[in-house]
Amino acid sequence: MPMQRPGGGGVAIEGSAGALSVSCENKRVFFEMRRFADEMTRMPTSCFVEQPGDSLSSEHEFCLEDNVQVLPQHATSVAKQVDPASDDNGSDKTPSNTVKTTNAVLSHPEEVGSTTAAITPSPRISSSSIDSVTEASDPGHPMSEEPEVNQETKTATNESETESESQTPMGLLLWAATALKPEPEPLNEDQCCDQAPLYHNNEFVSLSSPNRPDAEQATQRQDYDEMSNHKVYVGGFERRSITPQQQLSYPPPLETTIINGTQYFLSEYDTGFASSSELGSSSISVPYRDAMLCPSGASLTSKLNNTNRKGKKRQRMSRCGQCHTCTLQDCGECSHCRDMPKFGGPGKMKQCCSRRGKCLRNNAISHQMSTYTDGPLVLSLDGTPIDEEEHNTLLVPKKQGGPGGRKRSQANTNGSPRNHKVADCSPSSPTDSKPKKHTHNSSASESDIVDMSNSSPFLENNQKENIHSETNGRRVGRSRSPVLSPERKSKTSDDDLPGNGEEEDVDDCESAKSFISCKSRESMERHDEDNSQDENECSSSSAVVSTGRRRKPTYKAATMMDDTSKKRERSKSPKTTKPKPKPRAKKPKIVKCPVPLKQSTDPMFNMNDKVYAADNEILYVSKILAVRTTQENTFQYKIHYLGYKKRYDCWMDEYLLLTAEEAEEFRVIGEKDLAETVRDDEGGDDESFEVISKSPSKSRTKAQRGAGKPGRKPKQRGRKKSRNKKDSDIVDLEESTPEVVDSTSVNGDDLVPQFVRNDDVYAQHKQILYEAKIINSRCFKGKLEYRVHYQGFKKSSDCWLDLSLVYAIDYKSKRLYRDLRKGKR
DNA sequence: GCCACCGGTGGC
DNA sequence: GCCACCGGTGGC
Repeated sequence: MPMQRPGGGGVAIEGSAGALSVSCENKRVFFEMRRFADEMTRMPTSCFVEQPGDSLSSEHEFCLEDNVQVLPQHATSVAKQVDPASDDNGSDKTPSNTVKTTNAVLSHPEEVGSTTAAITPSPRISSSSIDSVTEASDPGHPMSEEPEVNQETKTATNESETESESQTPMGLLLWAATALKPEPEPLNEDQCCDQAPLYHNNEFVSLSSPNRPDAEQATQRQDYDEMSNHKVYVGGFERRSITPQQQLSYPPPLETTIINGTQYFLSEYDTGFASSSELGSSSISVPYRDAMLCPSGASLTSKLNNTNRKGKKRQRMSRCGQCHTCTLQDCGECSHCRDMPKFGGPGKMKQCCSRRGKCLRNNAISHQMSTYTDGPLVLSLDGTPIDEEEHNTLLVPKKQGGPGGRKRSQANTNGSPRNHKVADCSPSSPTDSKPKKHTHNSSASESDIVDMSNSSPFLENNQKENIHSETNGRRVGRSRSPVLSPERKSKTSDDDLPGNGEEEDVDDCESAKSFISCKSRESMERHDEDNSQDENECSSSSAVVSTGRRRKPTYKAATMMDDTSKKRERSKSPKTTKPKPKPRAKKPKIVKCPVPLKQSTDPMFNMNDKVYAADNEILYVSKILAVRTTQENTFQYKIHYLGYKKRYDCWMDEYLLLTAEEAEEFRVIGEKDLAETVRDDEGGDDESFEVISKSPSKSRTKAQRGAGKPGRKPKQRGRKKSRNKKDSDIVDLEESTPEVVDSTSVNGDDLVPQFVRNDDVYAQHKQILYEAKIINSRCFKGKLEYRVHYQGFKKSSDCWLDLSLVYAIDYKSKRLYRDLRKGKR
């Protein structure tokens, strides 16, 4: 197992990493720094001491000695620039960039006479113990922009503390404790740079500072006190200017390192003073290699440090038991449930129900920890109001009386009002019949993903235009056939239609077209409106827009509102058109609590739910990956377009997501509506929606698949006289309009013209598609047929083909064309 | 990248 | 000790 070099770039978060090393009497202490996405916050994730004479590549390469103690008053010198990346055996890939000199102070335990140790940031660099403190930083790191400490004047000065502090870009605070030793006495003021120690063992101080307005509140976040009897608390901080709001959102000290049974907690401070510290004598001189003995299959560093490969501590989070997902019952049908012993499974997988997914609160915390933005925390409680106190103690489940860890599954006989939808859409659909397979891959609906793979949700322009063509701002759309497949017809029962039975979501929308338009318009307007209100606000869902793959909505004003729209108006959330949401807003908001204090609604969808994501009037089958809330108490969902690559994943507002029922309703009504429109010859301003289903063959008739080119609508409708009525209702194109084959008059709904003369199509012949051209059409025995000319073949090969054998050339048929010729199908 | 599986944790 | 299941790994 290769050893991970302290200070290496392996812990890089968001593409950057840093390292800081402190040399102390021939021993160098490495602090592995993790940089958060905001490029401002950095947190040490590991601390190692290099033994004198040890080779960096030896097994004793990095160990942490208990003798190393660092106290400010013993600090000596500072800041010899050392670039870890260029060290011997430097496996570190951290770019060796600007190396900032840093003031720090260290001392030996003998000098301190206790088990405490601290490396503190202090401008009072004295000279004896510390040799150098080095930081390797990225060029773009904010630290690089801070006032330089004159390298020539690294000698510590006890002068103006404030001045020096302001020049101290980086400091460290090391805290150690073991239960084998009594609680250490806090360092006195002399030991702590003339400042009384404020923090003690087991105290979470990452956000606190006596000179911070929010110090008291922040210090409430104390916990993780029960990690073990062997405790070492290591913290580090950067000196920089941050706002109280930023401080509030700083991460708790979740980073830990365990070496030889001693657990190190790492946190970040923004303090300019030292703190009490302790270093247990029983700690630490264990080479990494010993970690190989760890029984788990986790990585070496993971097992040794209880961290993952990125240096992040494995902080197991238990279910809150209160959020929406936690209150759901096991479906008993998903693969995870079937594996559970209580459902008769072998218990190998040991996973929670797929339908329930992860705890929303834990997700929120994880999300916050990973990104650490100034934006809202991701908290979603199942209708449980989150008061400020609870929020502040959110990360402190035990001590602060928080909800605590995992609760046993709570019965939820009532279930969510949307449970039925969840059940319908969940991967654990009863249709899933494949054992030992994840249901979201095996359910019947999910199996349609394959079809989805034929297209991208973000088509190329020409392809996009094949679907939707816009003329003068009016969306013409592909002509649709009123023909519904039997199953679709069955779903087109009156009960499903607006005004006939269930009208809850389409009361004010007379059609699916208008319905979805309402949704879309509303959402788009929200986007626009929100953009104008605050472009710097939370921008996650804006990924939809910000990806640049979506066209700007052209809607000007909403004209209709339905119940759903009203209901979802609460989902109003800020948007931004920025391509990528910046993890940290430039303008910190003056809000005390960035978390919505009350969550008025439940999330509409659960993890892994199948939803239909509206994108530019096209619905895509998607899966919910994560849920979060916005500052406006609305939910946003990270969705994955099924069948598409992950890079298309994005956050979307709730109102942009439709349930299967809604999508089906839209589709059915939309088709019907459009068909009627076509028959009425008033379809000029149609806004047809296309539901990109995973099973187009089921949801769309072949006539629809073979729909004519978009943007070319029949110019003339109505009954056409057939020149040769005797001869089987042939509709001669010459007799019809010059461009349009019109056979609707012949057989009604089933004969909506799809192609016009000279249309390029694919014509199927013996399981092979050929490029062909429409030359005529007819209604033969009640079926619409086209006479096609195979491109490159003699006229003698021209033939009449059923509509089902004629395909409009689009991305789907192209794929089919290619696949058939390759024998893939 | 998905998924089956596993070690281990934390609550009860 | 049991149970639920988190966090992670490795195979495919």
